[in-house]
Amino acid sequence: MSPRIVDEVAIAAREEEIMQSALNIMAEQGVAGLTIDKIVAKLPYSKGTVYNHFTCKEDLLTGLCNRHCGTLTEMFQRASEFEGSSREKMFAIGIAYKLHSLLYPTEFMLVISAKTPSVREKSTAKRQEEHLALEQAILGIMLKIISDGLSSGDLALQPHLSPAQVAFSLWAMSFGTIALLHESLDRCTVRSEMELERELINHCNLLLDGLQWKPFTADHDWLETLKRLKEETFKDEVAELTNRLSRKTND
Amino acid sequence: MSPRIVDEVAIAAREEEIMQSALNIMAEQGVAGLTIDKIVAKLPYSKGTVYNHFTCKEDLLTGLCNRHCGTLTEMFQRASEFEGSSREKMFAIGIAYKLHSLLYPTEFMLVISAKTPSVREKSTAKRQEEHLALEQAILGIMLKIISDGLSSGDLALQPHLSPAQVAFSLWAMSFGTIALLHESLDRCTVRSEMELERELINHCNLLLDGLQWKPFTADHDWLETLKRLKEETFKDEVAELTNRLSRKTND
DNA sequence: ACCTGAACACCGTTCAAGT
DNA sequence: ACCTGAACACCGTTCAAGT
Repeated sequence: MSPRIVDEVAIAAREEEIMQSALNIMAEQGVAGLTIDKIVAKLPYSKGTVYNHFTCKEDLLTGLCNRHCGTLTEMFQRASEFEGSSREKMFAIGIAYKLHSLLYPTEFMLVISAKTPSVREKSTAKRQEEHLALEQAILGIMLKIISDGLSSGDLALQPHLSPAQVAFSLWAMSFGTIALLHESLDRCTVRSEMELERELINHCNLLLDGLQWKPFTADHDWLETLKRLKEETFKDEVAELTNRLSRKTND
Repeated sequence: MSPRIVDEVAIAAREEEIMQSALNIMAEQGVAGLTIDKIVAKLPYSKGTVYNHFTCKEDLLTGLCNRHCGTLTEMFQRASEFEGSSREKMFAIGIAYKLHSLLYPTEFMLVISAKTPSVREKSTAKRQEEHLALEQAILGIMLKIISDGLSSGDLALQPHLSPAQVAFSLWAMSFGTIALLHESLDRCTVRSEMELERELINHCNLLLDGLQWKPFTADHDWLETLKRLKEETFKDEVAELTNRLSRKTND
């Protein structure tokens, strides 16, 4: 390993430290409570060093948003590998999105603020392009499932709808549902978590029924699919969430 | 009219001036560009007076969000009075939401930021309650249309869905679609090639088909309904938008 | 070359002084 | 009573000095 590569690794590690510190502060004090001083307070670096990694605060927020998209892509990938019909795989995408937003609530909110023009315009072109590439990867996973549905015959596209439009409809619906119910999530109770799950499943199934993606809601045991997803594909994530909730209850 | 009432009117008028000034600044410089100094720069009032109306900047943002919900309620009310089937009325709600978000883009973004905990927590209890009441009014209009659909037989609720859940599904879907497409309109992404109106109509129809709300997408001329909405119910709003667009093109 | 943190500019909020 | 705007505290960002 050349010194150059060692440096790059060290720099990447420090960038990760900075981002993790920022997330810790936001988890406690919200996005508005984040300051550069607080970020470096618990780190052996100075304010100036943060500005060697990120051109400004907004650039840091976009960086965190991208980091978040990366872990989401990983979970979507696993969802798409679920053993089942193409509609079950798309259903799994919705569940993955929900679990991810519960596991990383601060970061989910960040995606919303990172999309506002005031944040986006100040971010580096490099990080903005990175963000678009990550969005493409996420859409790509969904497009693959749609393609599976078309070739298996479970899905027949209505003439006015393209695969990209189908993917986007599911994304917009999931995003809207999670975003609107998120405000009740900071209480982090079992009840509000169940509410989000129930509504997201409802919305997902309504949209998939509307697309006439088989099997229809009434013709399949979706609770069984949900059970398998929770016990197999997303076992670790569900365990982590259960853990956090019981810790909260004990407080 | 007692002096007391004159005062109240004058105070309300000044509050409106402050809010309008804030909106003008945000339209030019974004939410992040808003400062109290800029708000009063073009008004015959001082910073301190703003703080007699709003306890803090966040309280002002919530106030603007509520003002926005008021005009949305008015447009939803007109949508619900559209001469047509219950499904057409619900379709009209989606169109009203879209037109409203295009007419008041700054304020639409505000709804998103006003829902974030950092803004909400700093706002007055009074304004927060006002916001909840406005949301109830908006949901109430949608519930009335759902009730019409049930009594006319065009809609039969699936056993696991309540009217409130149906209303929420349509709201979440519209919100997600508009939010995701809102800021990417000027960008070259997979998402930006899709026009907001077309996608919202698609999503609306997919969801209504999923709910099995008659007449189905294939059994009705929705472009004809859209035309009537634009030429009758929302004539003024469409004219205003066309006007703005041609002004932009001439620049 | 890279890091540091004092210094600067800016903005939300307050409050003593004015009417 | 209500309004004013100077003053204060805080925070993003810079850059001269240090290593």
